[in-house]
Amino acid sequence: MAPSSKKVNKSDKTDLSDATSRHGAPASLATLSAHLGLSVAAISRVLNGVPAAKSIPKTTQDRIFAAAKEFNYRPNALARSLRHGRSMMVGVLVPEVSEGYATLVLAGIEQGLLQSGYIYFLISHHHRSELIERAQSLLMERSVDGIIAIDTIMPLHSRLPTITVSCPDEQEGVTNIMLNQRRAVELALDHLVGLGHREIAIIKGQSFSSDTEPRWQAIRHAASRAQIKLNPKLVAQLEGDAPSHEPGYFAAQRLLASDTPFTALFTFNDVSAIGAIRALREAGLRVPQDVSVVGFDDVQSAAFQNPSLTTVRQPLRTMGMLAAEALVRQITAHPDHPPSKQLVVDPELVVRESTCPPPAKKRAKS
Amino acid sequence: MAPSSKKVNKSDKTDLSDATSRHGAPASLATLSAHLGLSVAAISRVLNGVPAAKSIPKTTQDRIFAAAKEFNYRPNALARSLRHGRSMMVGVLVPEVSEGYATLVLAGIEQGLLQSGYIYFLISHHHRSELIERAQSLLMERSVDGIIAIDTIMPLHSRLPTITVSCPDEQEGVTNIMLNQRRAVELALDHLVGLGHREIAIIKGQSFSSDTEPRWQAIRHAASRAQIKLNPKLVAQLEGDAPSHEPGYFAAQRLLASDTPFTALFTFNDVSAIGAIRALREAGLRVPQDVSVVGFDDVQSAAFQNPSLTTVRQPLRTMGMLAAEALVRQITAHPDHPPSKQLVVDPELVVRESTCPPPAKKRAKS
DNA sequence: CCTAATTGGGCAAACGTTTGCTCAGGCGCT
DNA sequence: AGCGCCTGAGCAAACGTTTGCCCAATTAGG
Repeated sequence: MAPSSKKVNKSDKTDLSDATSRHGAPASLATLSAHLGLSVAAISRVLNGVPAAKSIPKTTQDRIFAAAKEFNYRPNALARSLRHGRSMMVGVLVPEVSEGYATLVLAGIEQGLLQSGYIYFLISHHHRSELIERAQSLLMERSVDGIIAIDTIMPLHSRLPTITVSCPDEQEGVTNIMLNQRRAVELALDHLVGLGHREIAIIKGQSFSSDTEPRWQAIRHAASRAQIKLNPKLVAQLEGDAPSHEPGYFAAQRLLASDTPFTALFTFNDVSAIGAIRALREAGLRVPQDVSVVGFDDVQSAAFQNPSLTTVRQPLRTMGMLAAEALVRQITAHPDHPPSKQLVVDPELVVRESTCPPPAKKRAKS
Repeated sequence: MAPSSKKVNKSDKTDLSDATSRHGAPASLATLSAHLGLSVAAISRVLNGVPAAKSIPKTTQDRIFAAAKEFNYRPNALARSLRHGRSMMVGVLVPEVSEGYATLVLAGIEQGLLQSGYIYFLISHHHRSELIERAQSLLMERSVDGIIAIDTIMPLHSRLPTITVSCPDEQEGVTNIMLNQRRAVELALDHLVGLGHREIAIIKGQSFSSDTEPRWQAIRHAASRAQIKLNPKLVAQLEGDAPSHEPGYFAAQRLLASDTPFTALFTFNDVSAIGAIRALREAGLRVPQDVSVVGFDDVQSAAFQNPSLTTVRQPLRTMGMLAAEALVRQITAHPDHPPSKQLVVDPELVVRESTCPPPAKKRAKS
C-alpha cells in the first residue's frame, strides 16, 4: 500500500492482525494441530513444557514452537481458567477511583499482582453497601481467585481468599492490612503537644469509613495519656461521601461556628486538611501562625500545598504490595492453612510547614 | 462465641458459603439438573428466558427458579464467555493509577461500562512501551472485548475494538476522544492577554504525553493570533515520568534560572502548576501578584489550592463516559460499520485566584 | 527369544454454558 | 383416518485447554 520508496518510520507498529491466521480468528491449538498434523494434546504439552513432553523429540518440539510463533498463538486464558479451576484474576474493591488514598494503595497492589502473573478487575462502590454486594457477586461470577478490599465494609461473607486494607472488621479467614493507629495518633498529638498546643480540635472521618472508629479510639486514648482533654465542641465529623475537599471545608466551618478557640487541628486525612485550611483562611486565620494543622496519609500533593502539610504518613504503596502478596499467598496456600489475621505497618510523622507553636496570646489565655 | 443474649446486630452478613451446595463448590447447571431431574439445556433456557423456553410450563419454570435461588446458582461467566465468544470484559490502559488526570477519566469509564454490564481490567504502564505491549498481549489473551487507552501511545495494532482518550495518533478503526485544544489554549491565553500579560512563560508536557504536541501547536497558533511572541527562553518542558508535582517544580526553576522576566505562566496541567507555584514562591515571587499561573485539567484539588488555581477545565469524567459508550457501541456494532474517528469535547475556563493583572512596574517596563 | 521399558504420541473426558436439532406424545383440523 | 402443529423437553456439539489413560513401535536387557 505505502510506496516502497518512502521510509517506513511512521507506521512501524507490529500488526497483530496479519500474524494471526488469515480468517481473522486468533489461532487455537486446533489451528496448529491442523497445520502440523499433530494432536492438540501433544502441542499443548510441548508448549507448556510439562514433564510428559520429554518423550517428544527435539525436532518435533521445534516444529511446534515454530508454528506457534508463525501463527502468533496465544493460549486462550478463558479456556485455560475454565479447565484449570484457577483464573489468575482478582477483584479489587475501592470506595472511589478518584481519591488520593485508594489510588496509592492501588499502585502497590498492581505492582504486587502483576509480578505474580495476576490481573485485576477494579470496581468502586462509593461506600454504598448494595453496590459492594453487587460487586462481590459480579466478581464471584467472574471466577476471580480472590478479592482485595480497600476501606470497604463487606456485607457478603464469601469463602474466596480475601485481603482487606484498613478494615478492622474481623472476619473468618480474612487477612487485614492495618496501620498502627495508636502509634500514628501518638505521633501527631505528641508533636502538637510538644509544640505547646492544648486546645486541639479534631475532625473525625465519615461514619462509613472503616478507619474512623479505631482512629477515634486511639485519639481518645492518646489524649488522656498526654493529659489533654478533648472538648466535645472541638470535635467535628466529615459528612457526605463526596471524595473531595469539601467535607473537610465544611467540618472546619462547623468548628469555627462553635466559637470555641483552638490552636491546632488534627484532621482525618490530608484531603480534608486541605479543605479545612481553606475554611480557616477564609475566616481570617493564618496557618500555621494562628492554627496548626496536621493531616493524615501523606498523599502526593501534601508536600506541595501552601503551606506544605505536616502529616502522618501511611506507607500506602507498601500496604498495597503487602495486600497483593498476602492474597497470592492465600490463593496458593493449602486451604486448611490458616492465614494470618493482621499485618500491621508503622506510620511516620512528616513535619512540614503547617504546624508551629501556638500564638502567644492564646497560650497566655489558657 | 458471642453471648446469645446480645443482640445480633454486628454480624448479620449474608453468608454465601451456606447458600451454595454443601460441598463447597458453587452450584452449576449440572447441580440443578441432578436436583430437578431436568436436562441442563432446559434449565439454561429457562434461566436465560430465551424464546424457546416459552414451551416450558409455568410450574416447571417455577421449580427451576426456586432451585436456582435455593442453590444460589450463579452462571459461570468464564464458561459463558467461552461459549458465547463475548466476554463482557474490557481492558483499560492508563499511564499511572495514582495521577489526578487518569483517575477522573477512569471514574467516567467505570460508570459507562458498568451500566452496560461490562467489567474492566486496569493496567498501568508508566509510559513504557514494552509495558504497554505486554499489557496489550495480556488483555488479548484474556479475551477482552475491547480496550480503552488513556494518554497512551499503543505500539501494537490489534483488531480489537479500541477507544483512545487524548491520543491524536490516527489509527485505522480507532475512535479518539479529544479535547478541543485550540479552543482550550485560546481560553487560557486570551484570559492572560486580556489581563494585560505580554511576557508569558510556558511549561510544555513531557515528550511521551500524547497531548503535548497538539497543545504546543495550539499555543503557537493562539499566540501568533494574539500578537504575542513566545520567547524560547520562556518555554520549559516537563521532564521525568514521576506522576508528581516535581516535574513542574523543576521546570519552573529552569524558567527562573533563565533570568528572563515573565508575568504569567501557562502550565501543561494542574499538578505541574502546583509544583511550579511552589518553585515561584520559594524564589520570593508571589502568585498571582508577581506571576499569574494558569493550569490545565481542573483536577479536584485545583479549587482548594492556595491560591486556588485558575485553570482550563477538561470534562474528564464526561470524556470517560463517552469513551465507554463509544466502546460498547463499537463492540456491539456490525463489524463493517465504520466507527467515528473523533469525538471532540469542549473546554471551559475556570477563573480563580491564581491570575490577576501583571504588576505595574513590569507593565511599565515592557 | 522373551519380557520390559522407553519413545512418541493419540483419545477422550472434563471445566460450565449455550443452542441447533431431534423427538415423542397429544391435539386440532380436514 | 391422516396430517400437521404445538407442547415439553432431551441429545450432543461447540467454545479452547489440560490431562489421565492408553497404545503401538522400538529398544534394551536377560
